[in-house]
Amino acid sequence: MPELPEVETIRRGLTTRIMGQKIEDLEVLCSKSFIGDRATVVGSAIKGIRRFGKALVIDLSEGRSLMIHLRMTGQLIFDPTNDSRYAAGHPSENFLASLPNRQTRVVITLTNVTLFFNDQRKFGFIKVLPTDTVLLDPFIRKLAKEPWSMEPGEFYAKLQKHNTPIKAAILDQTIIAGLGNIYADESLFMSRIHPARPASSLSEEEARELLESARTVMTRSIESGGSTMATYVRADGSRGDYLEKFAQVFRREGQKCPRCGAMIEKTRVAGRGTHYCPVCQPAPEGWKPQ
DNA sequence: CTAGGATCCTGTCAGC
DNA sequence: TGCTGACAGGATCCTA
Repeated sequence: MPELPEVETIRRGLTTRIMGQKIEDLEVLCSKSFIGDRATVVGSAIKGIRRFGKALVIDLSEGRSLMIHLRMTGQLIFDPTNDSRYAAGHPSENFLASLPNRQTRVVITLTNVTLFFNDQRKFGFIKVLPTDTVLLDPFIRKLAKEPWSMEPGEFYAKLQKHNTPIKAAILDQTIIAGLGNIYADESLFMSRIHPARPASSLSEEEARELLESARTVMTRSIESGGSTMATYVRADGSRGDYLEKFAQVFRREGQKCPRCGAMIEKTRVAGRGTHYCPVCQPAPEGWKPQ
């Protein structure tokens, strides 16, 4: 579920808290959630934390790395008994009340803190990789540039090649990296583009605006510490607040469009729940809501 | 090669 | 209350 801003928020939180610490133990509670041999990383020290789109890579001593992808419902949470900020401010939802809990898949005991990998749906994973092969991992190898490093002309050229709905195109991590369902809807709303428009139908100007919108919504989100969902918490357990502060259409169906006052609608595009303003984002010819 | 749908899995919620 | 189906902030696999 976390998209680029959430993963970046976690990366920053982890960097200040676990750099240099040693993995004293690593317990796998769900075999599906951990790929590789745990014994090859126990005893290693944490040397760096990188992010590739929505994937996190923790580089260790002894030439190994842990690649983490949270997918829909993954979380990385600090042990509240060892982290003062967590104990002080975390919300009292059940899923945070006690750790480990039913959804805890991997427990990593570090020198000064315990890190829990929780994941309700088990789509996420932690994978051991030799550090020198991280860039060869299929997901990372195919990943496109992130919005800040992609040129508008390059983005436009890519969109020209696809007839899929623009929403499907920007969710495709090999076209542009980092957007998920929230930021896709928000970016399309900001640039007034209907999510069902064929990607190839966007003008060069529209592609430029969409790229700019993606940068804007995700930058804002990172600055506010990621977004809030029932299953998402920051690295220290506190909550992000993007949705309350900034989301204009996501999960706001039936409410007024903040730009024109029309009723925001929810439909299905590319198999995903999709929120948009039917007035600000005119539908393509012949399109009907599902 | 592209495009769309099914699929992995658990949990929640709306509707009967 | 109990059941059932839809759906969920992701990505891959399979099919046509």
